[in-house]
Amino acid sequence: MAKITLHDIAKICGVDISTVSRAMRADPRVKAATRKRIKETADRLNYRPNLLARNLAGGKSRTLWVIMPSLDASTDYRIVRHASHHANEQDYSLFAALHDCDNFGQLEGHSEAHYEQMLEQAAQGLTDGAIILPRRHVNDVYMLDELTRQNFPMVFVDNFIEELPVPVVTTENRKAAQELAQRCADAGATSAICLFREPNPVARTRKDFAQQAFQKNNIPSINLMEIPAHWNPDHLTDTVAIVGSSQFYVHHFAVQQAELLQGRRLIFGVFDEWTGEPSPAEKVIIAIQDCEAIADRAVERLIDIIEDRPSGKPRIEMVPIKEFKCLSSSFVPT
Amino acid sequence: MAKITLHDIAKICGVDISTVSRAMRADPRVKAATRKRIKETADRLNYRPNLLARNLAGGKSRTLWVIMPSLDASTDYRIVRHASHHANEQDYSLFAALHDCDNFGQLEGHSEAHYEQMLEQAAQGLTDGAIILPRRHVNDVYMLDELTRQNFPMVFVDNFIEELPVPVVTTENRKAAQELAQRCADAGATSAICLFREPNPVARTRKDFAQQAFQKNNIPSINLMEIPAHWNPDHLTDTVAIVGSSQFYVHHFAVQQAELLQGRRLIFGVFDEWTGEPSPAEKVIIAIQDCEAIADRAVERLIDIIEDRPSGKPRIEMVPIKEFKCLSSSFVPT
DNA sequence: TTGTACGCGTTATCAA
DNA sequence: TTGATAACGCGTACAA
Repeated sequence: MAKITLHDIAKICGVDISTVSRAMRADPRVKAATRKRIKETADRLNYRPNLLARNLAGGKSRTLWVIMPSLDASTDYRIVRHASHHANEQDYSLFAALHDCDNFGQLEGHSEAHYEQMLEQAAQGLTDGAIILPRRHVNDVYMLDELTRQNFPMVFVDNFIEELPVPVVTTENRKAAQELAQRCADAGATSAICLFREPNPVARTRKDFAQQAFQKNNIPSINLMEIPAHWNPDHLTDTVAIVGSSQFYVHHFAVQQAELLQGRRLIFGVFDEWTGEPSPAEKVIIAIQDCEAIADRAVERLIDIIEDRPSGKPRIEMVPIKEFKCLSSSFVPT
Repeated sequence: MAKITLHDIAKICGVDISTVSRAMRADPRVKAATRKRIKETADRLNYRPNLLARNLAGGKSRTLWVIMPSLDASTDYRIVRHASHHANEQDYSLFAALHDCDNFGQLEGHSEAHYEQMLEQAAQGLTDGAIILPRRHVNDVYMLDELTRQNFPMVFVDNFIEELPVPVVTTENRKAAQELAQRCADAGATSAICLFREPNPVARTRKDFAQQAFQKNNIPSINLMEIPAHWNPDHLTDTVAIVGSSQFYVHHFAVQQAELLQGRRLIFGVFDEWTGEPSPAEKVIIAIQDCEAIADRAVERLIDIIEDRPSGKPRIEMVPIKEFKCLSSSFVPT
């Protein structure tokens, strides 16, 4: 049994195809009796409208994409999740397209092609617009400037690319980084290591403002990803703060430098989440971004562009941090 | 500047639209000179084929979906990631559609509708087939049996629904659970708590075979999610294994029961991943599922169905565990 | 090697 | 209230 079309139903009901089309979409100008008859046979035959055809005729797909490198950070997932909900509320469907092309700068040609193909497809009518989470370890200008030139509806989320005139929704990273550092200071840290080295504007902002806050508290801080050869451990005091953008970086660094850090009191400061016990830190301070708000704003902004509504908002929209959490161990050390 | 179509190019080059169509797809039966001329003007005008139209004409979209409740488990993400790659290699594009509708059985009507709508759309031509990760806390039969009746191409991954005649790709959970328990025993556990209570066939299998392995080692075990009121802690020995499907369950349980577990040696056994330090456990044993293989097989299976190729495989395809890892602390307790 | 003509399944604009 | 017809943009037999 092949696919049922409007044509089939029209033939069976002895009416024109256009009448069926109207009946299916509850157009008021079709007699109640005929509508009922049509709906019933449609039901009986298990008719499903062909969205490809509908979209082609209408010139729109009412579909949004989130194009992103990966989903291993919880923020990424939470953004997709809320964006999906919010899109649905406005009768759009949202899909996540992963290109897996941000492995710390080590691109395989394969993924790169994958990414390019996605952007191509986006511009070819499969979606009305896209939320873009740019790569964090590579500058995406060359990938994306063609789309911007075509005026393809896009919004950057979380991270962004300064060179492109595309709207951005992100966190108020200056205040967030300041407060994260301040809370580490308040918790007793007397020296600090920052791990903000990714080549993107968000990491740079966080680094600058975290270090500024540490400085205000007379806490010596350095920004690095690994200990340099000529490192002098005297810079570290007995209570050291380690702050970074994610648990991954901070935990990884701590494990690498276990020997150096052993015996000192540690305070970790991270963004978004900490899974498991705070160990080896005494406490972990977590700046939780407001992914719900970010996602909602991004979707609204994108739909405004698609539907050609002017939004009087600034190009870069900043969302305050949702909350700070402090995690201590539930277990007394034995 | 509106969208460029084949029509525009044809008019400019003074040829028929069908010639342009052929030239664009490198059809050999078009003179090199004309092809070059056409390609050049296409380039110059920044022509992009309209995929909606192409798909409608062809009756296929060469698009796959992964329909899933969420992405917070690392397996989910790894599956999407590899499935996406593997689909690309066969010239399909893959998208993740999240319905966020598996919150421990507490469904909001909102999400439920979201989910239903996705399945609708899948059946309406937007995709050629779907990889389904069924909900783990709710039986999905009523959602999915209509699609199966329509012979919509689907494959279940990881989890599945016994009642539906849909191909399944999952882990060899019997052996995996047995070995996980065995390794906990080898590590010195003398009593055990299992946390496999989700209403799905995978959790049930894991429970049965983990408990069986404990029993073989004369280790008393119980299966629960929370301590019952009349619980007798004497069942617990000084070294207790806690095994479950994810870090979330195991860590959550341990924190809840910190008082009870305090002072005992703990060994955790989980599937897929453990983030952060093993604390409060002495060691964590991790059964890592082979998501790459699972994803690849699922994609192949799905494409076989779509392209109507018979695959002589059993309905339920089981993939062995990738590896077992054992995690101990990098830090000496102070 | 190129052009003609029709189909894909819908929607929309007329006219009846 | 309904029907005829032309888009939507592309693919493809078939004819030239």
